[in-house]
Amino acid sequence: MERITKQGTAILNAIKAAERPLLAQEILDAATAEAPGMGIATVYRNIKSLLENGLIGTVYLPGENPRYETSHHHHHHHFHCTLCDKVYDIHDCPGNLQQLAPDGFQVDSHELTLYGSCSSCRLSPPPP
Amino acid sequence: MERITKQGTAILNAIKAAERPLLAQEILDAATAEAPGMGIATVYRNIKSLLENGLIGTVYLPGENPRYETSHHHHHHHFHCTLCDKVYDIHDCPGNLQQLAPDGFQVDSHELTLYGSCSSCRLSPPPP
DNA sequence: ACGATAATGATAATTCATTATCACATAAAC
DNA sequence: GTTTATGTGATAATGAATTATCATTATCGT
Repeated sequence: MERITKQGTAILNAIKAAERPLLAQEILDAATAEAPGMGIATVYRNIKSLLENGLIGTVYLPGENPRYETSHHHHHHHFHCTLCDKVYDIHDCPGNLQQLAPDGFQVDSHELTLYGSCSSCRLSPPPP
Repeated sequence: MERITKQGTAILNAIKAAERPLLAQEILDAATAEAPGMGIATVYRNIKSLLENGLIGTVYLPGENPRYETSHHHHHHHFHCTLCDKVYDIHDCPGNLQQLAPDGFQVDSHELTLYGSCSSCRLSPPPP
């Protein structure tokens, strides 16, 4: 990925504009608005390249396919809206959780996912 | 799954004895000790039946295949040892996390995974 | 013990996300 | 503008987990 293409630009723009982690398919949907006709293979090719360059990072949530977001270098968590399935960043953190583990276990890191309804779904729930 | 078979018994015994969530392959490995020669298809068939009967539940961790454990009806979390890849139950919980979400978001539940080294790996680290 | 039929084992098939292929389009170096 | 090689789109192929198939085995009501 050394050349600048409208598809590659649209993909990075879509990820940056979202400000939340997106599935490969969500990236395709968003980037297609800027570069019509593009295919999912192009999304995967560009994701791979952006990951290698460190411009984006992978977000894994329980039981979900990977999502991608612009690289944050600070620790953060995620909120998964159970109504619209969008995932949002949460910048707060419960802090050290060593206390939760049994004696003899050492906690090095943690992942937290909150589930519930996001503010836009609370105002106008999507159709089921 | 209406009949009692030694494979089915071995599978349920293995899941109960583990006291931690197991991958399908881990269930096969453990149950094979009691019922030699059994195949992975039998494990999947029995898992499906045990899930339908509510005897076991599914545990999803970020980026991992599903694990299965005996049904706990209390809220709990998991500790994933990064050295041996075993997953343990954690019975403590940080409590209500509504405070972490932005205004307008409603938190209904949460999933927490702790990562680190378990007590047996701390005593004798496995080979890399 | 017998018979009906459910469960198993071996393996093929399926599913679904991701990656490879290849002809064609298009950046960008000249 | 030409040239050259990279990127794209369409689609086939792959990989890995799970499920289906089917001949055989084994459970359990009789």
